[in-house]
Amino acid sequence: MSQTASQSIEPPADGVPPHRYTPALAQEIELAWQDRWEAEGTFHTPNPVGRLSEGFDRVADRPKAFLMDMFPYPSGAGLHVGHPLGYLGTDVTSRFLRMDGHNVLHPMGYDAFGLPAEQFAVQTGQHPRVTTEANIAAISAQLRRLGVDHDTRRTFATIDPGYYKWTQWIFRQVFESWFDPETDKARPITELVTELDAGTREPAPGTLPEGRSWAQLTDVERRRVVDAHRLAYLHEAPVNWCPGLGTVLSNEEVTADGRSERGNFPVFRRPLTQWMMRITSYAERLLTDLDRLDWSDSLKQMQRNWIGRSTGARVRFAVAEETVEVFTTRPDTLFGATYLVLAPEHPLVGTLTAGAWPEGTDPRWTAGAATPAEAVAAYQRQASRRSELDRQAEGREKTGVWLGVTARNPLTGADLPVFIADYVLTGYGTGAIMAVPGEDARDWDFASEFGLPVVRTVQPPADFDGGAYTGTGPMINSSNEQLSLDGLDKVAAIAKVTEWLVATGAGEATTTYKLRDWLFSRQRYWGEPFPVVYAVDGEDAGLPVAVPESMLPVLLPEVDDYSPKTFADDDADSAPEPPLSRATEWTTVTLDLGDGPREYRRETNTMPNWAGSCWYYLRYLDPADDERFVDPELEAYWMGPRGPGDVGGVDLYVGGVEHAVLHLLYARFWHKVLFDLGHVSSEEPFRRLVNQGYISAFAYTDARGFYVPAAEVVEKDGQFLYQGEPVNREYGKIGKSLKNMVTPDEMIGQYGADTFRVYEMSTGPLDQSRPWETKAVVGSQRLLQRVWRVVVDEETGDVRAADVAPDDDTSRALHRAIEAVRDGMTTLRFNIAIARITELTNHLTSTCPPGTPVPRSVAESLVLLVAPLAPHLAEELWARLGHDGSVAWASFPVADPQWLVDDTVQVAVQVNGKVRAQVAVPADADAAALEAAARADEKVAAQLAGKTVRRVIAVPGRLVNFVVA
RNA sequence: GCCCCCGUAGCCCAAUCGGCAGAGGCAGGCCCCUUAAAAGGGUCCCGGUGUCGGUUCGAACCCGACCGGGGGCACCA
Repeated sequence: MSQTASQSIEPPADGVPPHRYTPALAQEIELAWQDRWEAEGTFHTPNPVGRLSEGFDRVADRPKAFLMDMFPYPSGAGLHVGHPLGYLGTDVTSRFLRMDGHNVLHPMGYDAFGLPAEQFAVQTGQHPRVTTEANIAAISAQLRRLGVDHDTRRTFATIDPGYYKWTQWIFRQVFESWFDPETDKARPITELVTELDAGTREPAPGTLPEGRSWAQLTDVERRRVVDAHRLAYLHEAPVNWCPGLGTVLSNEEVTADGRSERGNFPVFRRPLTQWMMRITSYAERLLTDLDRLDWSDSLKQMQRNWIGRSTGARVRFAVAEETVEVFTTRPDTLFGATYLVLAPEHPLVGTLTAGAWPEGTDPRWTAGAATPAEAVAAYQRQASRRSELDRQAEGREKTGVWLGVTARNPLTGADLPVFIADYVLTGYGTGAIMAVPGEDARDWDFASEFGLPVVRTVQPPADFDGGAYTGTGPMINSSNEQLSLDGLDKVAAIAKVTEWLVATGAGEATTTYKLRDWLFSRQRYWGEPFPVVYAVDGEDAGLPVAVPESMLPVLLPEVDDYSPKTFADDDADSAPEPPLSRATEWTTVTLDLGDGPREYRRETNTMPNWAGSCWYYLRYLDPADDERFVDPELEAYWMGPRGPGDVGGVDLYVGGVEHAVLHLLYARFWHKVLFDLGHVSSEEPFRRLVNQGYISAFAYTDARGFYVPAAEVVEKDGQFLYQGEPVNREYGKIGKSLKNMVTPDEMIGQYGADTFRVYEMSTGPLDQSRPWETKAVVGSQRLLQRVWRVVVDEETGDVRAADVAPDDDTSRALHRAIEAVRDGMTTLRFNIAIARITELTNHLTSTCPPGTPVPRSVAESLVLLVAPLAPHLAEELWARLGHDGSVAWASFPVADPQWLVDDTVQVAVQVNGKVRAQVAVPADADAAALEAAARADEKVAAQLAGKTVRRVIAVPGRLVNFVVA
């Protein structure tokens, strides 16, 4: 039965036709259809198997399409008009693909662990779950009012124990794995133990106690060796400690100026034992697989930069009894290396430091200290206490101290003083460099400061004005009895010196990455607890043990105080203290993990909020599955590769570019681990990714520089006035602080959701940023009114569609619109789709004036074309046209090619590139026919008279160009 | 400093393979409807594609340099 929604509505104001599509009618229609969609489960997507498989036979022969938005963090601030842009983009695509014969999965969820809810809880004493759930309800209502087609049965939040149970389960998988460099993939840790026991594999370098073999180790010692191989491991290292937030942060969460991405507090380097994830093992795969993804170039570039692959060589220098290994991208400049620099935290610093300064040591090298040890200790202390911010503020002036020892340059035999300096970073390369001041600007600065020699090994151009020369040129000063690089270019010199390094055992070619392992511990309450305990007593005390799968989830305990201990922003000496450590009855637990009941201490850190977003796309496939994190059959159906070599993954993922090196890198990493372990069939989580643009808005300041309410500013003769006074216009983010907030609720109240949707989609391609302009929304309202008027008589309310054949012009207009709308939908350029719909509507408005019938086939096609964009209006019109089912499941029109070509076309005739005439020719006219038709035109003939035609270019269907002398 | 993206009408944006610069919307002018206003309908207006040079029969599109805007990275050896 057809249901229509307009019966109960108030009559419109005087003079307005009684059946006009007014905002009030739009509201009525929208609310009615939203209720009906929910009641009928219109957007329930059937799975091929399992709990959600009812109705699958209806879609079994359809190709699948899995579309997603980056799920929102349910903040209390609510949505402004910028937020829905991406959600609407996936919604329009989802509705289009469903109508075009796909089985479409378009779910939504909530990323609900995280700082703001916890900070709010600290202020109010209310449990973060309470505020978070209230915010989720509010956003969910806003989304429903927009008319999006989410399958709400699949909605969940990352704070649901039924979800974070599996987040913990995945952590276990990562913990119980190691990365096998030979196969370049993750494998179960049990296989490592088997190979070590069998002697078929050696432990990774640096993991064995000095001078011992695996066979000689005790069980506890072996545990430590194995733990050092895990993909999730405890590690003591300098970390980003943020006293203002009371937690440590990952590198990705620290901004370039050394502050926290959230809250903008200073961050300090501080050694701490923390959970790390070995993402660096995947650096190469994360890099090369970018080429297999349908992502924007800029986003791929950002990930490439972050991974930061560089190729070069490792070179070993003898220093006293020790060997210092450096990394360099310029091994060709080895003849120019005049000193070495280690990072202040380099492990060999203590061993290498000499007992006393030699006679006559340059005072600049000692920092005024009596002994090298004192100088080193003071410098290390200073380096560790300085925040990244301080380092920037000091203008990168080079500082450092000499260790009192020298290394030997393997090529020149020269003695190279060995320094520590904070311009060399621990954790990148080997944490040590050979300094070549002639060809490196930083080394040049340091050498100038410390009076160190400079040897140029690349010939600078004649007009070079000094300093480090980093350009190209022939090698100079680079030969001895063993090796000559002189005259070679950079590439040849690198090849030759690398060969020599390998031959003499002094080094080898290598690759390094800027990417660091992922710091995975947070000292917060509102996050997933680690499924990890530590034995309290016994030889294995303090070693981590994963909580068995059967004991998951490890529930977040209730506590009285949610706050982490925070400190003064600049208190570099403070140390983190997790809130869970105060939940004493929770932290200590007696468990039987196979060797009888023992007392254990729980891990009291929590996971970063990226954990929940690392795999949520998989959980949409069945969020209620209590047996496994995802059913492999569902994963294969929705995510699996389409063929050999295909990476698989979500078919369209839309979200903000701000996650380029956070969420998007972490999720790829986890997905690859799950792939290696055989839990998923897809190699990548997100096949196609689009960053939606941002919506900004104008803001206005008065003479004092204060923001005034943007909504009350009027434009007059190019001037902007607020209460009669001129104001200054700026362009910026939408928000309360700029007093330019506009909410979707206001726009929906004023125009209806369909108008709001069409407006947002009409202002540009999805990935383009654009300004918000409230006064322009009326254009979309007018379009929908005209669409309505084409189908419904405004005076009588009768449907105007009649079974008459459209004329040829109308058929051409229709089929061209269909073709263009399909193209716009596929390429996410909804602005073009809307423009073509507008053209078709305008055509129908003028050819079928009020009171005349509209060809039914055309009216129905128009309704189908607008259905993805303005779904409520389309449902209403579809029903009034006599259809029972939802238009969401009707077939999207297909253009008939016969109407896409004209019988005759107008082609331009150019003479020497200037258009001189238009001639009409049959559409299929070939070049010769075109030329003949052009020559037959009088204007052309006049232009050509008395001239020599040297060349004729005729492009069928386009133009003819005569090139004359 | 290095890398990436983008400059078309007052504004937002189109333009298939290099082929007549203009689809759509906003704003503005005029007309119709209307007692009037609003709403609605119709119609018109405005730029030669940031600048300079090159390739080409032909350039918004390709190449080079520059200018302007946005973004990413940055003591990464």
